[in-house]
This record gives sequence, C-alpha cells and structure tokens, in this order.
Amino acid sequence: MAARAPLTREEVLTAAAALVRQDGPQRLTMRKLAADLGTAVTSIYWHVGNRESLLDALVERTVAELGEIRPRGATPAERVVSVARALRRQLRSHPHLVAMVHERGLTERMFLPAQRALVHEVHAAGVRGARAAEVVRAVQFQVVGHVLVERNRERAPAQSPAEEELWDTPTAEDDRALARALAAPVDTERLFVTSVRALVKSLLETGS
Amino acid sequence: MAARAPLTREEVLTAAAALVRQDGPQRLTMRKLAADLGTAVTSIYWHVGNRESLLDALVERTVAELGEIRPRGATPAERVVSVARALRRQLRSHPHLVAMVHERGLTERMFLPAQRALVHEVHAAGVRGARAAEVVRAVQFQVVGHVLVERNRERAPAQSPAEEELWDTPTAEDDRALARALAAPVDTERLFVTSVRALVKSLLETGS
DNA sequence: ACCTGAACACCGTTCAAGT
DNA sequence: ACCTGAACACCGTTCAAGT
Repeated sequence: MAARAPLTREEVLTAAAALVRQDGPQRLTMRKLAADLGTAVTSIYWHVGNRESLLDALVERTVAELGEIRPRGATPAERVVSVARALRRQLRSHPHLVAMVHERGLTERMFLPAQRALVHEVHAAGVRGARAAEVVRAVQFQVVGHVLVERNRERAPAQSPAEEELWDTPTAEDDRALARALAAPVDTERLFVTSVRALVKSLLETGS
Repeated sequence: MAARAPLTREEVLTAAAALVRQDGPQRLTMRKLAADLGTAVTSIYWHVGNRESLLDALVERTVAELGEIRPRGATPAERVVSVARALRRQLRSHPHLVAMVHERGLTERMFLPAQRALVHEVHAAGVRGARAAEVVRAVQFQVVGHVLVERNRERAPAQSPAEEELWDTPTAEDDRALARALAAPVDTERLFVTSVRALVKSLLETGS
C-alpha cells in the first residue's frame, strides 16, 4: 500500500465538484468528501477552511469555467435575445450551479459573464446612460429569474392540486383552449424566448 | 405545575410558523420546536409526520392566508401590472415563504392566488386561448422570478468583486453615466414595474 | 507544513414502553 | 389516542497530538 500523495486544495475542489455534479450541493458532506478522497475529514479543513468557503470556491471555479458569450443576430434586439439564450443554456448545462449560487445569495455572479456583451448591444441600439443600465438589469433579472423558476419546477413534486382542478370552468372563464393550454406542461424554452423578446422589444424601442 | 394541555396539530403549525418567521426555514429544527412547545421531540412526529410534511403544511397555510388580489387601473394592461405588483407585495410581506416555496419546488403555488384575476384581465384585453395562456405564464415567470432574484440579492454577502472594479472603463465602453448607474444599488421596485410594464405591453399589443 | 483520531455539540427519525 | 426517553445514524467543527 503506497502512502497517499499529499492532498491539494485543487484535488479537494475537484472531488467536491464531482460530488455536487451528481447529487447537488445539499448532499455534499465533509465526511463523504473525505471518504472519496481517502483522507481524514479534518485534512479537508486544513486545505479549504470549512464547508462554507469550500462551496464559495466551487461557485467561483464553475463560473470561471463558463465560456465567453458571443452575440448573434442582425439587429441589436436579436443580439440581446441571443445573449439571454446563451446565458440560459450555460446555466442549464450546470444544473447545480444555479442552486449553489442561489443558496449563497450570489445571483449577481451568474450574470457577470454576459454583462459586457449586453452593454455593447444596448449601446448599439442607441440607448446609453441610466436607461441603458436599466435595460441591462431588466434583462439580468429576467434571465436569472426565469432560470430559477424553471429549475424549481423541474424538481417539483407532483402538483398538489391536480392541474385539471385548478383550471376548472369558473377560473378559465369558458375559454376551453386556455384551460387546455394551462393544463399542459410548459414549453419553457419557447416561453423564455417569447418573454425576453417581448421585454427587449419594449425597452429598446421606447424613446428615453 | 399544571400538566400541559394536549398538543394539537394547529399548535405545532403555529409554533413552527413563529420560528420560521424569525429565523427562516433553514433554522427550524424539530428539537427547537419541541423546546418551544414544552413537549418531547417525538410528540411532534405523532402530529405532523416529519419535518418535510410539517413544512409542506406550513407553506399551504401561509399561501391560504394571502388575501385575494383586486386588479386596479383603467386599461387591461394597467390592471395586469397591478396584479403583478400586488402579488409581489404579498410575497414580500412573508419573506420566508418565498424561500420555503422555492426550496420545496412549489413556485407554481405562489402564483395561484393571482391567476384567476390575471386570466380575467387578459381576456378583457381580447386575448384568448393558447395565446392567453402564454401571457399568463409569461407574467407568472416574470413575477416569481423577479421576487426570487430580489430576495436573493437582499441576503447577499458583500459583493465579492467590488462594484467599481466590475464597471471599469472597458466594460462600460466610456459611458460614465452607465457605469455610475450600474454601480449604484438597484431600485428593485422601479425595475420590477418597468419590466412588467414592458413585457405586458408587447404581449398584449402584438396581434395573434 | 500537513495529517490524524477523539471529542463536542448538534441534527432527524424510529421504536418500544408508558398512560 | 397521545406522550415519553433512549437509541441510531448521521452532521460540521475544534483541538491536541503526531510526523
């Protein structure tokens, strides 16, 4: 039995990332992590401080790994929408990142990679100054909020009141097509694009 | 010392609600709850099953306590915005409800009280069927998402990169007013209204 | 500088036993 | 029907002691 090579901070982070990828941050325990690494629990503390700062470091690392965002499309509005879509795709490809960032109050962080691109496009649309800042922030809240709700619905338990009950005749006001549409599962991708497009259209076309 | 009156399910829920109101769901422990109630921990299990279903019941109870939502305003668009604002206000007056609902994957639940009102207004705007459902859902995701992000930012730790650094000259593209606006704290109420108004405007005015 | 086991102060939950 | 204490299998973290 060769003695274990000395533990490094990077090694701890990588093992923690693997654990989180499988089971989510909730289920990352210091003891399980130590077992995976083949060390004593207490060694981990020497390298990363404690669980809190371990998760901090993990968020930082994962965000840094997200690639740059390249806008696509003919008009500034289209390009803003493409930034929003790209960011959504990035976040969805790291499902637990969203939870980690949310739990740690760092939603701001999730949006940083896209901000530079967004500022550029809003400027290209001729909007500047405080108004431009408002547009950037509106898109930020829209995208991050949507992803949070989306992720949330995915891990939702069976709807507690059945959908049909919710959309009975009085609520739907005799609009059968509406009742049917609301009872059906949401096409979140489509809803996302529709919403962002609508938001951006209004915000970019309104005069100062 | 009079013997304790028999414990009831309602009593447990009320004590749990008080604990959650102060410290949030994270900090509600069965043992603390038992201590507050002056009973053995295990008595609680007899009345509410376990921690999971206790929190379920708490969410149900709190949502039921939210009042009805009355739309205000002259046009359907204005009235939809007023529903969104009312819902946001309700959710913000129960700060921990948002966290509980989110943790339990029940964001749908948060929106139910407002849905009936919203359907009515969208119909009044002449939008029906599947398109109407899309508008309702777009507003739903917008409102719930915004509140989630907002709550999240409020309990955020100190911004890890200082705001000024983020908004240095290259990123802000020589737009000093933009840099200043993005460095300043967000007026979330204003941002919320601006966003919802923009979204609703586009969605209600676009022909089918 | 790095690792270790023992120990502390917590958890949620089960269960047999009481009345 | 309702309550209890003891016990189980977990946590994160600290600390003195090792090399």
